[in-house]
Amino acid sequence: MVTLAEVARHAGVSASTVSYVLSGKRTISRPTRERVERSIRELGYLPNAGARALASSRSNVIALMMPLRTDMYVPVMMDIALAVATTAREHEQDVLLLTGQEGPAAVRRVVGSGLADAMILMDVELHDARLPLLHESPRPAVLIGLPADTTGLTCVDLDFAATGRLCVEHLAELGHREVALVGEAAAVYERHTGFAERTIAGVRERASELGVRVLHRPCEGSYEAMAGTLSRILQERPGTSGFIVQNESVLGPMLSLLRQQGRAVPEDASIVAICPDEVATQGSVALTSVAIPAREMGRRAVELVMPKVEAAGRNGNGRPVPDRVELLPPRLTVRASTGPAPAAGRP
Amino acid sequence: MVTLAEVARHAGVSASTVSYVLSGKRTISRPTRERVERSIRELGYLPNAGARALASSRSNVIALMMPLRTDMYVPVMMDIALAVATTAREHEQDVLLLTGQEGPAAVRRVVGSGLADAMILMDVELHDARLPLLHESPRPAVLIGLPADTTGLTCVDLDFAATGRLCVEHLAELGHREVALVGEAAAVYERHTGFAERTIAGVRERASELGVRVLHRPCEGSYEAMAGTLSRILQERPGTSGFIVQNESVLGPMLSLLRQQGRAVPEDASIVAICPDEVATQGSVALTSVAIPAREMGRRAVELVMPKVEAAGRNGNGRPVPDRVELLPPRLTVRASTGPAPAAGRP
DNA sequence: ACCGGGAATTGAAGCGCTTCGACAGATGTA
DNA sequence: TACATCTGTCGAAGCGCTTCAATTCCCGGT
Repeated sequence: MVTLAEVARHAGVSASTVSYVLSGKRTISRPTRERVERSIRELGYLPNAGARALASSRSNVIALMMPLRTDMYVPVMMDIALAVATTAREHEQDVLLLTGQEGPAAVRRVVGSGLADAMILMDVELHDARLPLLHESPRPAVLIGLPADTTGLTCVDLDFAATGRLCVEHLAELGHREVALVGEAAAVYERHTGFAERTIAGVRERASELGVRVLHRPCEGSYEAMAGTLSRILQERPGTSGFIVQNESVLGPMLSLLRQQGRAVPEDASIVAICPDEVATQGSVALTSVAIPAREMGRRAVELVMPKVEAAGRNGNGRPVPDRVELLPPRLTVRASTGPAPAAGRP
Repeated sequence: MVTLAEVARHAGVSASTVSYVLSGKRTISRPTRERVERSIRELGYLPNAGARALASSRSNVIALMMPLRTDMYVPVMMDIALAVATTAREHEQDVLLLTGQEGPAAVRRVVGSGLADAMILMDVELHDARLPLLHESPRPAVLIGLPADTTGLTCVDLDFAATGRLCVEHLAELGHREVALVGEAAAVYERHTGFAERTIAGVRERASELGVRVLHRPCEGSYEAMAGTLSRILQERPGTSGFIVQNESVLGPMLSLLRQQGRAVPEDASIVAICPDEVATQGSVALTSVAIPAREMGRRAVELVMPKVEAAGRNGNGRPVPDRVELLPPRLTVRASTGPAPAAGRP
């Protein structure tokens, strides 16, 4: 492997000069800079990551902690991860992939060893076990998702409460008075994952303001589960004409089931999905939906964490970047799955 | 941050002794070892990754290069990635996430900078642009997927040719004489992704041996695309009674469509899917399928690469670990979507 | 002709760890 | 008793880079 010293010799300058050419932290005269750059190119020099990390106490790596479980939103997780990786590269950072498996220990390990300069955590629970460590940690972190208490934390997420409200509003405007929220798998609620609970809260809040009745039912991601959930909903509330579906994997089954039962979409039943746009448009009916801005979330997470890394990097003398919670506003796209409530459903 | 030297002082030994306790590369007497371990615990010492990498020229990081595109098998990719991460941790390694975005340059960068000790590449094309670099590279690599020429490469993949054969065999045994292969999106074939082409080859080969007629049609991942593909297949070959489906995202639409057209599964049409088991079991009909062993692939990739890393690490004096191509044998699980061919389809 | 000051460059001191050779002391061998 | 062997520990060199303080050089001002 070519080293800095070899480049310096080849270019006829000192090692520090090469270093400054690379980092741009000091002015280097044009001719010298060009000579050094030429040597770098000719020798195919690449700086050694370990040495750089040791000398500068910056690894230029961001750790991304993903959930190991795959009971929800797999494509969303994937999109977030890829967006994080892509955006990180735009900031000359690499991404270290951690799984939830190791839990808080992973945070400690990565932070303590200087393997990464910062962390991005996904799948945050309301009372996440990793939070105490983050508070003590000297390294910046950004959460994708919202815990119960966000003081001292920087977070990005879709505004799921607003999302819930928006869905209800849309249905209410169309005249629906009885709405069912088909939620995530029960396990998701049992873990107290914030987004699921915030969605319910938003739905309930706006519904009560608008005089809409709401029934919330969790639902596993299979055809049978959906069949059961649907029949139970309709049994309990036969007048239900609007559905808000948060578990993307039952959208297909749901459409099949409604069709089988002779309920036309949107004539007899309207559906608003909370899912990525690709999912909304690839079924037999293009679904009215609130998009989950996965890429945006991944991107913002990196963009929020970078200034903190840089502030911490200047031997801590850059004053700290303030924490903030960034809730992305939901956007509802009307497609073919929502329409006026059937006459029977009206007063 | 606590350093090795501080641990040494605290334990009343030299730095090298602490280092040897940590690595186990020299014998340390029991009392000394315990004293050091205690100091490590009490001080909460974590070795600095950069310093370690610099001194040992081992980063204990494996780079995983994922495709950026998401036009196929997203959950499979995700499972592979998570399995890689999990298995890597069992070997005390971390995983660096790279996207296909940067292409071959990423390989160069990571390998050249010593950021990672080894690479695992996913989504390998038949004539992958990254291969030449791998051949020159001093660092070991494992491919998940098969390029056209595997000399000097270590690869893991499902044996898709055997998978194709197995699907045909199963349908042929049930008496089906006309079979359609519903393939991946056209773009996948245009990229010359090995697995898709190998599946076709396997299907064709066994079909011709068994006197089964095969029609292969690519299919995008949407309901409309599936509708079009299905009607074209049935128009061209009205006698088609068996379907092999490789694009997992059209399985739902396909079942809906067949039902709509009054074709019962499996009475009128049999379906063999090539997809993860979770997908096969969560639709309205449990599908006979060949599983894509995503986790296994991720796990094996790590297990194949580790010995190479270790051999390379012993300052290259461990003799090189031989390359090998590991094709995982397909397993077909019979579920509810395949049955005897309808009478009309028989001689 | 002299000096102050900025611009460009360099030397040297680490960053925290691994590892090699050396060494003291205990143990075995003749 | 003298010598070779092991075992357990240590000192010091060095991995490749960053960065600070110091140095050189050149310029304009007086």
